[in-house]
Amino acid sequence: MPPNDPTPSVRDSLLDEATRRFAAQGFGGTSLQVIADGVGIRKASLLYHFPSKDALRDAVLERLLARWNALLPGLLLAASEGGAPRRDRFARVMEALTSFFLEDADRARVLLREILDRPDAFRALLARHVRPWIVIVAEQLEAAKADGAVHEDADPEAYAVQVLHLVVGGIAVMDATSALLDAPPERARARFEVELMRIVRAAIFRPQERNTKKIRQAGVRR
Amino acid sequence: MPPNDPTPSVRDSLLDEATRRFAAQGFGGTSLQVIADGVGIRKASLLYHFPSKDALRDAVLERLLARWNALLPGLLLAASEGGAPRRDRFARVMEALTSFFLEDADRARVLLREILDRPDAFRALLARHVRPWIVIVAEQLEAAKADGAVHEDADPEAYAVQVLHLVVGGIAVMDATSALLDAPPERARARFEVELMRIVRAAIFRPQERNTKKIRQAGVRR
DNA sequence: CCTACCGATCGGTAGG
DNA sequence: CCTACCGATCGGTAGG
Repeated sequence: MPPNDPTPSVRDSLLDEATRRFAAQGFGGTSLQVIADGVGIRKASLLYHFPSKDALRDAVLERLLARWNALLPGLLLAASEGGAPRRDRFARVMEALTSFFLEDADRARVLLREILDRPDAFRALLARHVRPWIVIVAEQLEAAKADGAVHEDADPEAYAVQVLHLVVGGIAVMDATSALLDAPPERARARFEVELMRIVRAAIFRPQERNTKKIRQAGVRR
Repeated sequence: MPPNDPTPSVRDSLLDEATRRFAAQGFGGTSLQVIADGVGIRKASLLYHFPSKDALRDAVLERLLARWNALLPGLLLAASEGGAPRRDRFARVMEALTSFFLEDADRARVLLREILDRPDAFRALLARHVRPWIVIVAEQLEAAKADGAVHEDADPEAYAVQVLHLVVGGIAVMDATSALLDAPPERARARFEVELMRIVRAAIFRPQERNTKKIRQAGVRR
């Protein structure tokens, strides 16, 4: 799959359009007709590429998860890089996570809707694609309790799940919730991101001592 | 409206059933037929009580927000109770918030779906029913920075919005995400709740001093 | 709250 | 990838 194919296949266009529509109006609220119209083909032609509406949904999810999985090796490396301080490693994983969904908020919306629409079906998918990450992160945080970097009363596994939801769900509904802030949309969004990272960090790491090095003035600016 | 009417009106039954269906399959994924079937009347009869599907949705949301608003006076009182320590007041507000949605997770699901389905329409609603609360909480937290109870680099307004999402969204998808924890469902749910409260607290309040006047360890902030 | 009915649209098929 | 078409279901109306 060349990432920058100048002439995307009809199949890819259909997946793009379906993703947008499913994200915006949901699976039940989207008809095959509007997806076909959006790509400029007949509905019957859509059903040539995907034998049913369910098959189309599966393909949308499959592609989304494939892109997510493509990110994992790099993430795993960043997370377990022995040299870097724990906080930096953690920040790098968090940044990769957030940027994946900020890059295209429809990814977050499709996943969130899937959880709501088919919680049972999604459980299996979560167990396969997400659980391993929860375990790795939780182990690292649990180990970090020993040298006092992490709050002792934290439940690292539950914490990791909450953070995941905070990022994915937060980005999915960001357009609406950022209106709750007394600031223009652009600024609201920025404050949202900064505060998200602050919460995530403050909730797990204990305050750092200042004497050794005077680095770390908070905030992962990019 | 008597709260414990032994024979609920058809109208109420329709609202109950619609809420359940909208929460589970979404507005677009729910037909008037299944709602009518669920209550044991004809679809045409449903349309006698609610002139259109849109009107039914509006009524579902209206009732939900009315119940939410009924909670507010007590909440406001708990939040501004001058005598109690700030942390206790905060905890009381948080508990009222979470218990409202834990009492019936469909409330959280309907709201979350509404944000996804109609972000623009929901913005106005958020501004009216939720913004005032954000402002009050944010003001209290901002003031609390002065006596060192709250992290100075926190953005109280953005924090309050994130917490709101953490609670509402978290409860909406709890069934699916609790499967990510290595524990039986009941236990997973409990850990979820406990860790949620810990995160919310640790993210905003600075660690409490153990003996009254020992303020050294954090050093001079900023 | 019912029976009876409407046009429009739904997901999907036949056949090329 | 198209034209042509299907039965089923959609939200909604008429009239009682």
